[in-house]
Parts: sequence; C-alpha cells; structure tokens
Amino acid sequence: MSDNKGPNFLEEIVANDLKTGKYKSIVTRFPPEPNGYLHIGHAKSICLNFGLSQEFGGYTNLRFDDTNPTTEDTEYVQSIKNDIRWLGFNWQHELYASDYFQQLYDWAVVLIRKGLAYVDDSTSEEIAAQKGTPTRSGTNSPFRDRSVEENLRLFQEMKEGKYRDGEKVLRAKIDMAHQNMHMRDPLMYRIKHAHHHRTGDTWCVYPMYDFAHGQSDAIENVTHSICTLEFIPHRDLYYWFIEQLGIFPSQQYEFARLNLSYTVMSKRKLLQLVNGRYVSGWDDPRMPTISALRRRGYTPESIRDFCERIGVARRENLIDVGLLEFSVRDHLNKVAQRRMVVLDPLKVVLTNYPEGEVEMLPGEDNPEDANSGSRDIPFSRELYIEQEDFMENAPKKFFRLAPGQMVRLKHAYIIKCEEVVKDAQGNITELHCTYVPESRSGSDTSGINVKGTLHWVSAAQALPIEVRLYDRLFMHEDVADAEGDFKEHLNPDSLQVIETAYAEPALKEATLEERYQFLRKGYFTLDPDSTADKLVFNRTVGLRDMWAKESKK
RNA sequence: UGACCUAUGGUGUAACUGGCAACACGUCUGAUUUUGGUUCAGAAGAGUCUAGGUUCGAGCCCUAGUAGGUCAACCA
Repeated sequence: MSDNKGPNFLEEIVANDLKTGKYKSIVTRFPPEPNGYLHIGHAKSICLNFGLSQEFGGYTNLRFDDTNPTTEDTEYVQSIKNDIRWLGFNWQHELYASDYFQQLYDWAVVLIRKGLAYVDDSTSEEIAAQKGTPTRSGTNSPFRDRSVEENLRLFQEMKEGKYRDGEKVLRAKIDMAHQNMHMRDPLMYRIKHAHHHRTGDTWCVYPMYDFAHGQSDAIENVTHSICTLEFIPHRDLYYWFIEQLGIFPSQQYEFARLNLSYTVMSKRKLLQLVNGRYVSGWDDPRMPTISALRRRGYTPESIRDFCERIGVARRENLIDVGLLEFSVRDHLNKVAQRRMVVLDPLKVVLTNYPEGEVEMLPGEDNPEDANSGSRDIPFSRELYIEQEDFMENAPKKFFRLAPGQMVRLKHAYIIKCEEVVKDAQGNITELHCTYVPESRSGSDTSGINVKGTLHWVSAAQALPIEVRLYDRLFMHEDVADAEGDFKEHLNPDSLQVIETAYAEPALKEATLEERYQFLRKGYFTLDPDSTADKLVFNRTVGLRDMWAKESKK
C-alpha cells in the first residue's frame, strides 16, 4: 500500500494470516448503507478494502447493508456504485443484506430453538430502562423466560404482520449484567411495516445491524471484515452470533475513520446541509462527497494517492485538507492543459502595435508533458491582464506591471507600462503600454531580461466564461470540536462566482473530462451547468502562491 | 462511577517486533524557471503523555496515573 512507509497494521495482519496458512486467499467487503452519498471518508475505506484484496490476491464484494427500509433508497445505490467505479475499483459480487433476509430469519428461529432468543413485548422505553447504564447492570425483561414454543409462535406472527410497529421485538438472550452494553440482550428484529427498496412488501420484520452484518460476512466467506472504531463494542456480539450459529468465522478489525479539517464527515450532517439548502446538493463542489469532488475537478488518481498518504491506524486523527490539495495539484500538474484566463480584467492598449492586426502565437498545452501539443493564441493591440498584476506604487519585490516597468506576456512579447489612464473619479480604466517587437517568444533578440511573466487575453477574441471559486465550507478547523451547532460555522464566502471572466478562444473546445490549468490561477474543470452559450468552470484548487505569502509579510 | 480503545515533530503515518526516532505534507533558505507553478539542493522542528519497573539496552514489555475517544438508537 505504501512504498516508503511500513505496512499498516491491517496489512500486517493479512500478511500474517496468509503466511501461517490461516487463509489461502482473502475476501473483504465494502458495506455501505444506501441512505446517502459516499464521501471522502468512505474513499479511505474503499481504498483500504479493495487495496488489501488487490495487494494480497483476493477479492472485494460490494454489499449494501440495507436492513432499514425507512431510510434507504435505490437512488443511493446507483450513486454509490457510480462513485466506486469512478474511483477505479471493481467489486467481485454486488450483494445486498436483503438477499439474506430469509436465511437471517431462519437463523433467528435456530437461536429461538436453542433458547437464545425471545420475543419481548416491552416498549422501547422499557427496554432502554432494562439496559441499565454503563456503570449499572441491567435488569431482565419480564418476557425473558417465555417458552421456546411461545417464542416460535410469536416470532412467526410478527413476521405474518399480526402486530403493529414497535409492538414486539426479538431479542438475543445473553446477559443483562454484561460489562458490554451491546451484550445486554440486544435486539435482533423489529417490526416495520415499510416498503423495502428491493424486497418490496414481502417482509414486515427487519433484522438489526448486529444480526445482519456478521452473518452476511459469514455467508460471503469474508475473511477480514474491516470497520471503523465505533464498532469495537459490537465485536463481542459479532462473534457471539457467529459462534452460536456455527457459521464461517469472519474476523472483525477496526480502524480510525478519516476526519478532514474545515469540513464535516457524517452523513447526518451532510444531509442537513443538503436539506437545509446550505449547499446546492450532494454534489455541490464544496461538499466532501465523492460526487462533489468529482464535479469540482478532483481526479480518482489524486484521491487514491491521498488515501495512501494518510495511512491507516487506530487513533483519532484530523487531517489537514492541505494534504488533499497537495495530492490533486500533484496529479493535475502532470495532466492539465494550460490555458490563459483573466478573472478580473484590466485593459491594456499597446500603443505601438498596429491597429486591426492579429497574430497567432503558439502556446504549449502542457510543459510537463513532452507529448502534449500546442494551440495558437491570438494577440492584438488591445488586451486584458489581471487587475492584481498591476500596481501604481509597487513595492520592490513586486515583479509585475507598474509605471515604467517591463514584464513578459506569456508566449508573447515584453511590454512596458507607459501611462496609467484614469476616469474622473481617479479609477484606473486602462493602461497604455508599448511592446518590444524583437522580444517575441521563441525568437527573442531583444536581450531584455524581465522578472515577471503575466497571463493575458486578447480583448477582441476573448471568450466570456463564468468561473466559480471555492473556499473551505467551514471556518473552524475542527468543526466537530467547535462550539454550538455546526452550521453556525459555515463559511459565508465559500463560494465566489465570477460571472464574466475572459478566456482565450481555445477554451471553447473544453470538455467535462479534460482538466485545465488557468495559468497562474489554478486548476479548473468544466461544470455540468455549462450551456452552449455560457461555459462554467469550477476551480478545483489554486496554485501554490508564494507571492500571496510574501505580500502578507 | 464501569468497560473498552488510543497516546511518536505543527499535521498524518513509520521504526526490521527490545538496538542510539524515519517518511510525507507544512514551514524556512537558496538555485533554476517565459506560470512568484513545476523541478532541484538544503535547513529548522519531536527524544516518543507522566511516574515508576524489567533489561547491558525501552517509543516498543510490565505497573500506576494523566489526557482524549467510544459504549445506554426498534440507526448503521
């Protein structure tokens, strides 16, 4: 998984299990519940599960943990499958916990017969009270000692729909005084007269997570069942059911989930952002979901690289988004087509350049890729440069345009600022410059050396586009740790829309698949909101900006 | 007040299972550069939560603390 880092603890376990002959090949699974979209935290789990089986020879199943019909939907099934494929992984079998409903029911009957499960008429409040507290042991339900026959009959009737939701449950008979709360007669089945996205109305009793997950793993011969830390207390129960049933002994291992700075990672909170319209949807580019990252312009390669860099361990962590940004920049630098776009225009008139003339200047598509081609960029008397690339009273370290100063226009000529034109209010409206005819890129005989190079666009040929810039969704680094409701910490400036930016004409050809680097401005990708009349680009991430750092000093 | 999990530079992970703490990101220098990008060279930054113990030797083992996290949904 990692080259210059030692193996993570799971790789060690798997390697050892293979070495000792405990298994001759391994099976893992990725078990999402189809009740929301996948996020970057799931990506960590996906890379881990699929990565392990790839590394050690084996396979990974995709299994939907769909035991709660009231929250699940096929819309989510589709998006989950789509995201996993996009990330670059292929599952061996597409499975559903609901495929095992009959088997699970039969196993429940087995446990009843063994006297290890009983039907309880207690209300959910009563059951909660019976559980006791972490420091005080629980008490037995008054229905705990029903006969096997009665339990069998009652459970059968539950399944037949004779009872209303919540009227009865099936519980495992373990130990109400157990140190582990999860072992205090946990619920196995509850009644839900609800339509299931796959089994329709054939069932009105549904198994709980604990009575479905381990058995599903066992059915699939999953050797290493990997989950997050909060399932540690479930492990006893996981093994208890497997043992009592005498089925394939899958082993559960836990790792610490991913936490990313300046964002939230729980489906519950993400759902609130979507439903409360704080964002435009699950794929709003500011979201940490896979679909949002994709829309934002992240590549599968960069996400996989990120997951590899962060490692896998058992301690709580909060990873700096900066690391994710490093991974995208690293990949995009190698594949992005370079283009020039002026986001905040300032007009420049080259007073010594012939009026009406347009020359086409070649610009390489990607200096990092020897096989990439080049496109022609129109150059003329009137251009746009970036507002921030000019300063009337520039500090000594400002290597850009200033009165009397010279800069290189990328792929074009060296120009000199001769005059600053202002309106009645004193606002700068345009710059009058002269260009150095012998300084043309590729055939520069001027002998002039300049410190700065600017991007630019020819005014007459400029393509107006919309550009969307994103900042972190939350203002607090550790959102979960911040005071009050998490929504209070939303960053009001997380989205900045530039209705009209000027792009070089080649961008007309942009596609959804292609990644671009707008020179000196960052990496961008076309947004699906684009129409034939108006192209919309999302900024995936900005370039590293040493000047921003320098100018802050 | 119980049980369980965790504790290594700013962040995240390593350390051949007891042999003088490494890698990545970040930070700071400098070089190169027609992107203040990339690339390259280099530097600073922890003595491994604390206190004991075992040992020739401990980040790794033991004990006791401390700190953080998890567990009392008919959610997963």
